Amino acid sequence: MIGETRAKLLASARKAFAEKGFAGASMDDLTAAVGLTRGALYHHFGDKTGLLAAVVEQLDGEMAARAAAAGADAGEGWAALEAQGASYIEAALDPEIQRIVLLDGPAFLGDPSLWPSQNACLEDTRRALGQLSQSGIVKAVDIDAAARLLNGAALNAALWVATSSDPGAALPKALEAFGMLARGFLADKGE
Amino acid sequence: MIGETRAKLLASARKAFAEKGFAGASMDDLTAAVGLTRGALYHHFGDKTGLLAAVVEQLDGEMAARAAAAGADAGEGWAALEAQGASYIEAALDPEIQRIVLLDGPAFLGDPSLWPSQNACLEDTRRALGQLSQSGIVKAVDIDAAARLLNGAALNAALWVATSSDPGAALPKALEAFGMLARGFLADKGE
DNA sequence: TATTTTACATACATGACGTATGTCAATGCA
DNA sequence: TGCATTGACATACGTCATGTATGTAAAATA
Repeated sequence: MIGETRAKLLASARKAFAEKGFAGASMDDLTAAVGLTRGALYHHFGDKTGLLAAVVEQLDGEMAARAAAAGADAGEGWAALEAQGASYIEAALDPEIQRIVLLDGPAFLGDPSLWPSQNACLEDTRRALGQLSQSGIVKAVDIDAAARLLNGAALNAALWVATSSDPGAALPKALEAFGMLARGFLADKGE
Repeated sequence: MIGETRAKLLASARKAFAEKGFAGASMDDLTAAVGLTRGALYHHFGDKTGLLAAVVEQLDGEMAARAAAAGADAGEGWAALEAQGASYIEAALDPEIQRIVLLDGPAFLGDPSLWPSQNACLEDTRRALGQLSQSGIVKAVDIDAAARLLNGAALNAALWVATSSDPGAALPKALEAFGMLARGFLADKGE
């Protein structure tokens, strides 16, 4: 199958980056783990950051798909936006996502809004907010800014939960606080 | 004066980390820039991440001091919290802060809440929120979670402003959006 | 069939980090 | 005063990781 080598490298890199971090992962090791050498890696991804970008894009896509599904389950309007945020928080509890997308990604690829993958999660939040704004459900506010802040809050919620001593207890608290914050954008109080 | 070498290394590292990032900065280069060698660096800071931790602590302290001053200027209560957040956003526009504290810090030192410096900014937000909660100005919510989300939103606001094509125009939008979000914690709508 | 491109492997050059060791001055102590 | 110890660095070395240059076999193409 075409792309098999690429897929193997991607999977191995994903694992290595998650376990040792981007800086700590050796290209020799992660290629050898799937029976290849760095030659294959440079051929397919150009350099080490190119590999990171590909891994990030994959993870980002998975997160966005999950969030979209959660949003659809929640129906229309405001509930969908909150469900999407909650899904984002829960996804970010995955150590792979955390280390690769939330920590190493911004440090080595720069600000997420500038990623080639465009950060699908951010884009979805922006879209959802834009629709709610047009229907007057959320106040007049710069949509780009609002989406960015919401996502930032969600990301930090996840990091907080993950590093807390009792993540199981922390998660509902984080979700509650996130909901309150988000409702700051509501045009009228929807309690 | 005692600590002069340490101060020189700290200043040089701060500059090098800001310009080339933590991973890209060479210890040989940044020590040579102030007429020293890596020997001095290892003697004072243990290893490269120890140096980063020291630089982060310095920057974090400066941010916290600025935010505290801004909060004091704004008086008491809710206004002080918003002023503190705004000050945090503006400070984070500094490329040094952005690269070292917001991007490389979390990637190489781990989650900010676990830093030895304790992240003074986060601690101040927590304290301010705690007082507002006791006086009934903010709703009942987990204070740790709320502080974390607020700070995360502020951080992302700053990153968004910094990477926007027109930061001058973006800053007021970010501040407005941040204010709305924060007011989600208000017990009654304070418009 | 000849040629070009793809898909890797291999070898090499460069540079970075950490550690082990050496030096010299300051300080404590007898 | 003389000696031992510690602090504050510099120097040399080993290891390892990245990137590049080169080689090669298979596949596609003409």
